[in-house]
Amino acid sequence: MVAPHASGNGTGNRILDGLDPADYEDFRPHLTPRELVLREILVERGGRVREVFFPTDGLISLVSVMQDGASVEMAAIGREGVAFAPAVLGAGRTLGYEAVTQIPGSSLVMDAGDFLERAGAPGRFHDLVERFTHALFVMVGQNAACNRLHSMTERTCRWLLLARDRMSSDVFPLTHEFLAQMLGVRRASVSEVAETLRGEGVIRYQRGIVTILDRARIEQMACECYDVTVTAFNAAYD
Amino acid sequence: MVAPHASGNGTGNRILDGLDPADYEDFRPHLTPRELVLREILVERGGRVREVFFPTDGLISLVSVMQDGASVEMAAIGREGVAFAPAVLGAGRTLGYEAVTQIPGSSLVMDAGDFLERAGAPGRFHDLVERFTHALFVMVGQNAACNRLHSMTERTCRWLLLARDRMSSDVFPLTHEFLAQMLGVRRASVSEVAETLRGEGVIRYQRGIVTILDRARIEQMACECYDVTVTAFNAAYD
DNA sequence: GAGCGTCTGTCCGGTGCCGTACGGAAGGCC
DNA sequence: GGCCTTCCGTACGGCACCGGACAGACGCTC
Repeated sequence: MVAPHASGNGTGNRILDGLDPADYEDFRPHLTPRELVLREILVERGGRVREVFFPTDGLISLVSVMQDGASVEMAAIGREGVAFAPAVLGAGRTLGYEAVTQIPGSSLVMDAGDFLERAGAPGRFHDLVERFTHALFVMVGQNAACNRLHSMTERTCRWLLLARDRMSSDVFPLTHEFLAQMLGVRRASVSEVAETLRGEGVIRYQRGIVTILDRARIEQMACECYDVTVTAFNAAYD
Repeated sequence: MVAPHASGNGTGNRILDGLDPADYEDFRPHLTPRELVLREILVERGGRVREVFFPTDGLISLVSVMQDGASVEMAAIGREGVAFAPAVLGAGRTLGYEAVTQIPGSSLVMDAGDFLERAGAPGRFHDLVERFTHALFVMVGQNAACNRLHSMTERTCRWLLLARDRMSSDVFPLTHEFLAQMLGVRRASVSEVAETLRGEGVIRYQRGIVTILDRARIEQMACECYDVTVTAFNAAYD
């Protein structure tokens, strides 16, 4: 489970709240609140990245998309991090993946140039961004292995837990179709697993809305990849 | 295909050769040549990273390892990059993955502290490292999707091409067992696919040594993930 | 050149997920 | 209240890959 984050600067985003209040004053004028609208594509595949997002609620998915439209989630970013940091520091484009709002919420947005200026200079912010980036790297790598080695049920549980950890509620919007695109499987496969989970009483489903009923059981049913990912993010902010 | 790299400082590593000769003078005393010995574990899973590696030949694999010993390759790093950059800039540990020499060769090694000092400061080196890191990120993400969506034959071909691109020869050591661990499949599955490829005359096999015979055909048989990865690395150094 | 460890070829039953498809239910809209 | 879109439950044949196993082949060592 993601440890509760310090409420340092009261933004709700773990990176921004990790800054010294004095330093944060320099950031504030460059941060604009923006709603994360469900299933909005923030940057299309290969698109130029003009802004970075510090979620304070909700989830942003990075999704690898193939030419035939098939897709698989690489990683998801919530209030513990920042979306598009490696892209802005790198080629300035997403290259092979798109970013989409997975769970609606809100975020603070910063111009890519302003971000580059601050993340490129030595200091606390630079360190926080680099630490988060490595955790994200671990998450994507674990995901790669998980996709190869673990069953749909295990991966579904892992996904639900990671989503839940970043939300403020046990209830959030999620269609089978969307989850299928994240897991890289058929919609029908998700329906089958979801039905099993519902039968066991660990989740409830209602037309695009999922409710986590028994978090502990879901942890038992998830693969070890969940723990690895959580550990990575905790290590990033120790 | 990875474009031939500038021979700037004559090291054979694309990042180091991308530095201004004047800047490189500062690096030279901190770089120590080191052989990459076949299947040597450079850093174990979760281990502290004390050095970064700039390969000039050979390949370093980052491998996600599960508790039961099952493993899948996250990414491979050759002379186009540097191994452990995100880890050193981040938590200082690998967290969930190990690094192993996949193809023997040589590299230039730099102390993690010396690297941190130089990569943390604004400048050409910082930019090169960040650009490479993003390409690596794209590679891992593409791998995650590939593992879910594509057949063993496609993935085997992709792997062979990426290995070949970083080698100076069409012939290199590779056992079925090792490739199975990289692809996250059974050794027997690799043998079956390898047999098919041999039958088509595109590779030759001889007790742990593979020879690429028909590169063009292998490209046709590989999935699009190969192209995405190559594009990502080229974009990093444009 | 005999012996041994490593590497490879092959086989067989099993299964998890695929591709496809169809019907029904829930809820928004007018 | 009726319609229409979206979402979900289920079914069925098919196949890629699995787990496990065994034997043969190569090449190094002594």
